[in-house]
Amino acid sequence: MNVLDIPKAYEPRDVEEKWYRYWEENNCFVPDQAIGKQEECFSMVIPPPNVTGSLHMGHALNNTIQDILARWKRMQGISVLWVPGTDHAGIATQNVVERELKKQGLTRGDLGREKFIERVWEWKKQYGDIIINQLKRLGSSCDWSRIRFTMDDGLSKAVREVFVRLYEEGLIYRDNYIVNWCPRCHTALSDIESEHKEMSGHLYYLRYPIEGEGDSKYIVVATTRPETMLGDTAVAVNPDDERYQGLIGRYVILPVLNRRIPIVADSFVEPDFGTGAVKVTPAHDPNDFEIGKRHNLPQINILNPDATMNENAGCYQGQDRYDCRKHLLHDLQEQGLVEKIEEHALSVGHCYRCHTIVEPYLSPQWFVRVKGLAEEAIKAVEDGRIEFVPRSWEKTYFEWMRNIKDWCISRQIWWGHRIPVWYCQQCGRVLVESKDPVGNCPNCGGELKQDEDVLDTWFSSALWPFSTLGWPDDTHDLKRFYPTSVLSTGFDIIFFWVARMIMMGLKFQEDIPFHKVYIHALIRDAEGQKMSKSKGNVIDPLHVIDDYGTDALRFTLAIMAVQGRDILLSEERIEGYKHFCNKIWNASRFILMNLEDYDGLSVEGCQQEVADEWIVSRLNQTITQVTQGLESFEFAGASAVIYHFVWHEYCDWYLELVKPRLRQDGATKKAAQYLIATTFESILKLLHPFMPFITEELWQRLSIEREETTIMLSKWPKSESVNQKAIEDMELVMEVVSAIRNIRSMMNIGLKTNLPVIMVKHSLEETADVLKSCIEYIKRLGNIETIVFDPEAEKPHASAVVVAKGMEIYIPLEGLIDMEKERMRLGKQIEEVLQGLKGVQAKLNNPGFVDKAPSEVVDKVREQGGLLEAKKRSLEENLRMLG
RNA sequence: GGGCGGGUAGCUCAGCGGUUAGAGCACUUGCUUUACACGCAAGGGGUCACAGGUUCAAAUCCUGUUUCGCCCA
Repeated sequence: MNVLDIPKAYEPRDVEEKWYRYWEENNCFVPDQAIGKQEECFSMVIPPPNVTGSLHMGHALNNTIQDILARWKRMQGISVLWVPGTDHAGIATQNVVERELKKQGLTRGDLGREKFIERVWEWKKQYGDIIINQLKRLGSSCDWSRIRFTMDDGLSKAVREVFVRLYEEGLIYRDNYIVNWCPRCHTALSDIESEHKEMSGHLYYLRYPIEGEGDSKYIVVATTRPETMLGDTAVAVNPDDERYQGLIGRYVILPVLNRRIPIVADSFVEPDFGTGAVKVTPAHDPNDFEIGKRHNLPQINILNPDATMNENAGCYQGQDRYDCRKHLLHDLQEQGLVEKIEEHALSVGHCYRCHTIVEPYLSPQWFVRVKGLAEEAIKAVEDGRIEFVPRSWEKTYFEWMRNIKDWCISRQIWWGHRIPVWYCQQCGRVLVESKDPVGNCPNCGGELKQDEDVLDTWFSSALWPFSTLGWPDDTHDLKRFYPTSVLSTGFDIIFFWVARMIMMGLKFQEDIPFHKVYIHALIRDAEGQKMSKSKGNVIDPLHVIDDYGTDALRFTLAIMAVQGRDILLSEERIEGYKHFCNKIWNASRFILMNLEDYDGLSVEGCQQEVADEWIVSRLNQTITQVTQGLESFEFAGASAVIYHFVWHEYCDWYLELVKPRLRQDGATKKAAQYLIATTFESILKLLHPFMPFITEELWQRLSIEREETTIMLSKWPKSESVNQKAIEDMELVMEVVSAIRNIRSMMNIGLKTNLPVIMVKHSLEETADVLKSCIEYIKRLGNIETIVFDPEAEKPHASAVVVAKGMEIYIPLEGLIDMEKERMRLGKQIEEVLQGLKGVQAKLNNPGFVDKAPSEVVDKVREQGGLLEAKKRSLEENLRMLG
């Protein structure tokens, strides 16, 4: 392909598709593909997205981060395994399929369990890959040959194995307990699946007549959920509350139902809340449940699974919980049993899947006894075997783990891993088996029936780091890649997922599941709002990819991925980094144009100029900084460093400086070609983890000697020597050139206008030598014909002056100069120098500074002071000469 | 009520003990300079929320205040 056929702007679409296909077809994502591979391993498991999901910005960020790590490690010659997969997402998926059915006027009940599950599988087959393809568009270098699904056979086997073993060790048990019940999903939820939201409600003061006192005497209880009174089995007061001393042990008559219930004393009751007397509803409140147990109170369930009132609710049977509340209050008011109603703020649990208000509900459920598991998991983080990045999340983790309660793992839905427990219908024997029992009860020959419930989705997710590697089979992958190296995820699932993986990993592998947990930031919109479909403020990563390209999106996410702060994403920012892609594209276009007659061979020991030494040194520094940044998960720092180097040093200065040599012939040209080719290749490699597509495309076009066939598997650049002198020299040159350009700009002398001569009056031969060695650079970038060096030079009249490092550079501008502007310019510079000098003098006049600060710091300040002083004198002298 | 994080240029954010505090976008001026107008060059813009303190030295560390956000109860 002719270089001139290269489009003037980067067009991501075709490039992305082409190279992703190439990588997949050539198995580049599979471990051990690199030339000269090492034994060292780096492994990650993807946080499995829900099969119901489509890619959102959180996924885009998290997978960009993981892919940066994977690609970077792979280029270091390490064996990288990144295991992908999806999560069956029990409740969420069931809800989606139920919604589909509803469109056809059907419910899951109409289909029956078996047919319904078939429908979900069909749905999964049809839509479950959407997000996988979206991950591919993002460039994710997962090993797709190892893709897993939480409900596939292997993982289901792992789930059963874990359940059975935990049960046999007494760590899983079944109990009748108050759980969070979602009346819409018809299932129990674990504590963390109930999200508390502050709501404004009411506190109702109800009068319960005291038995044997007629209608005149009553005890007043306060409640936020008056309808639960139908399930009351006691009234409780604090044993030390003097107001109620005479009533403890007596009875009240529960209004409406006329049930006789006792007044009990329990120290849990806070005398300050409401009236100091509370109603006790053991079947519908976790605290009341405990009180009920202590006082042997009956538990009366008044709700159906859909939160309508059941047969225990008397005349309210069949009403919805809130209708019942309304009617009941009306009836109580008519009987004069409502003392007062106050405004009251309360925190109410909502289902994390459908946002319906959950109801505390007494039901038989399966639980994991987690205290002991949690203790081990705490230790693993305390002793540093697992490290959170940023560290501050460890505190959150400890806080939760130390107050952990047993984990309710049974769900009354159909989509999920069925609980591997069978009950004999005849003798009641309970069988807990990793394989479905064949035939009838081994005890009495009675019919066996499997538990109806399925497991919490997070139960299978907790096993993800080892179940995906083949456990419970003793696989090669498990030996080689467990524990995994890094887990990257959002802080919102530290409890749901991270903590549980740690517990299960330690329990079943006797080892941590990962060494490091990288907690990434939350993405919000430009106004700081959480992105949500209902707010309509989502930025769809796929639209962004269509509009700006994957690499621009990835680079934006990387450069904004700072620890400890949310990401406020705006499209303008992404557009800015699309321009960066374009800049790289065009730099490459220039380089390729100039490499057309290059044989691709190395030119060892070629003649190097200051600019070459400088750019190579700066490249080496950049390599070090990027590598260190990635090692410490500082994606923002690493990407910012490359951005600045590529654009503002390599393109702005180096490519401009190298141009004249590329127009020459012979060895000079060849040396220049070799340098731009090799430096640019290193740049592409440094950029590759962040921008995989454009870098592959350009790397492939670059004709250079190498054995690898893809940049993905090429070697990560190594930092070599840094020539500090070259860096300092070039800094001086750049300063002088910028100053000359500044004068041109001020005097409206365009760069096209050639300046015949400038004169350098220098006091130091060394400084002059630097400029002499770079004389062509200054002539070219300043468009100057001749530069004269003369220690005795006198300033020609009508000239502007540049003062730098003990030199005065005179620019004769006869007929071009505006004296007034020159005066202003010098005045402004003097002001700047004075400002700097003020700071320096303040330090040097401070005896404490000179005595106590490290001597190199003091020396540096002294040196700087000297330079500023000299500069000030020169500038003032020149200003005076202008008259 | 308890805990955590933030407040730096018009906007979005870096920097987190030692040169005159940086970037992107936006703004001003001048440029069709054979890589790039998705560009080049030059420039304007900041009492680093406030008040104390530690230190030779504070945007950076500590304390308090204020304000915004998140998590837990």
